[in-house]
Amino acid sequence: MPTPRTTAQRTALLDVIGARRGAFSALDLFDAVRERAPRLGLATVYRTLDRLEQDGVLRRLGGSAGSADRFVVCDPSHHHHHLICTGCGSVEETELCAAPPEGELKRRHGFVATSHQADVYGLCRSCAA
Amino acid sequence: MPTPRTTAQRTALLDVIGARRGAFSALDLFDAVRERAPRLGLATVYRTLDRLEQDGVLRRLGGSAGSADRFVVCDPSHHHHHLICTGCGSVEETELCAAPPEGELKRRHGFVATSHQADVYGLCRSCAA
DNA sequence: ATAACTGCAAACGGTTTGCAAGTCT
DNA sequence: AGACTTGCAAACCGTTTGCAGTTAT
Repeated sequence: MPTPRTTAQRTALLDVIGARRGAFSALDLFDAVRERAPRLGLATVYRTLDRLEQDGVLRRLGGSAGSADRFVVCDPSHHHHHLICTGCGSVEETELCAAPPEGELKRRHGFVATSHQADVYGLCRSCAA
Repeated sequence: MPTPRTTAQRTALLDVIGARRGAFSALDLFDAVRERAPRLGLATVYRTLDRLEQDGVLRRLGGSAGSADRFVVCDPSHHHHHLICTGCGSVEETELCAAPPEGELKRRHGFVATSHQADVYGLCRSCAA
């Protein structure tokens, strides 16, 4: 895994991603970055997103097949979950953990948990009004 | 929403689904049912799965785009979560639930939770050995 | 009779890939 | 120079849809 190179496309992508607050799809990103880099190809967006996901910078929120994957900027250094607003699609993080405790899972089910995905759906502050 | 009709295809599908223990994809189901109903179309499988999901009989475990959705037989009458084995693909249910208390979410994030989805990945009892 | 269901094939949307050309180091 | 990156277009995969024919009620 080589060190990423500093290309115009990569810079533009990182720039736009850094300015995002909520979740976005590859196409969202494509459209946004294209305004400043019209020749950007969609494939490059996907390749960059994959890489950022591997690096732990982004987290992929997989939806059902047929709908596009979405990504959120994600600090992997602390454990957190996502609050996904069904009204406006925004995503925020919370430190409150929504997963069954590992010890209890082991005891009652013999199940050794390695990771969990606990996303909470509902309405964010603005949409709740 | 009309009452479903009793057709040969539907019967065969329900039959195979009922005998399943773990999670399965539409294609898994298609292959299995085809052995007894060779003329079955894949579209019918999808249409039936959609319907069963709406009826709460199945739950769809969405993967990332590009990979197929999988389904599990699901009793919607009681709250539960899934323990998904990354070794053998089996899925079991647990009643253990540690969802963040709604009051806390409301207070700290202004977020009104309506539902949550907490799937835990890891190794089941047999695979852990 | 008629509303629902089916198979087929074609369309679809999102994502990935092969490749020749271009670019960072 | 040489490895990496890019754009483009075509391929890919799972899923959905239009439609004409069939079937349960």
